[in-house]
Amino acid sequence: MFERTWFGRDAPDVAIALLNKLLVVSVGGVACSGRIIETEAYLRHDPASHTFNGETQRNAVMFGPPGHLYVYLSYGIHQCANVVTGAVGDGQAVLLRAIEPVAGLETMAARRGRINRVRDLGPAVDPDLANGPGKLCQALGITGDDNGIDLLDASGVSLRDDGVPPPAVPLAGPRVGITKAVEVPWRFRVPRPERGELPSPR
DNA sequence: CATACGATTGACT
DNA sequence: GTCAATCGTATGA
Repeated sequence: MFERTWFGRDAPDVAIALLNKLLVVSVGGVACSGRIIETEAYLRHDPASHTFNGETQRNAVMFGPPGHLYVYLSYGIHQCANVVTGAVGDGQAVLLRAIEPVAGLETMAARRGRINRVRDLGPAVDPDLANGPGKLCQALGITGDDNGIDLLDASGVSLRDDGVPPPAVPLAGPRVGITKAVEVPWRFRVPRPERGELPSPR
């Protein structure tokens, strides 16, 4: 469904192309999935990127072949998942920032410690289940052990295209939580008009 | 060896 | 709105 070359483009292109794709994680025969609705692009000579100062042990996966998963520990607490893009040696990736849960909602709620919330509201409408890079990894069960895995293998974490195209005009804006290159508009979202998000960049 | 700093989140005022 | 938690990584002595 996805080929290696699909990930070989520059991170901002892949970041947009990944919108509305399904992220599927199978662990122990249980599959959880969600639709990717928010991403961020990080390039090699990008002051906000982990690869800005060259290759290290931590960011080595980002310099490897595209289509692999780069997972890092954020603030000593949270895991964040990225898709490696570009050519070997480029040092680029797309941070997966938010998904809309699709399958395995009970499992995700349990991992997030939000079972009570789900019991009260129903599993489909907990807004805080996976609306952030750390929450997404916790909900799907992605950990540092998944760092470097190939998304094209049938190895736990994979992507699926169920026919929903990326938005014609994604919502673009500054990336979140960074202190350098704060004005670069490489954060992309699926617009949700019902929430007042109009499909136009700032 | 020492230390400063996060591509975040959740709890609290 | 503010702020602490928590630890791997990078950097410099």
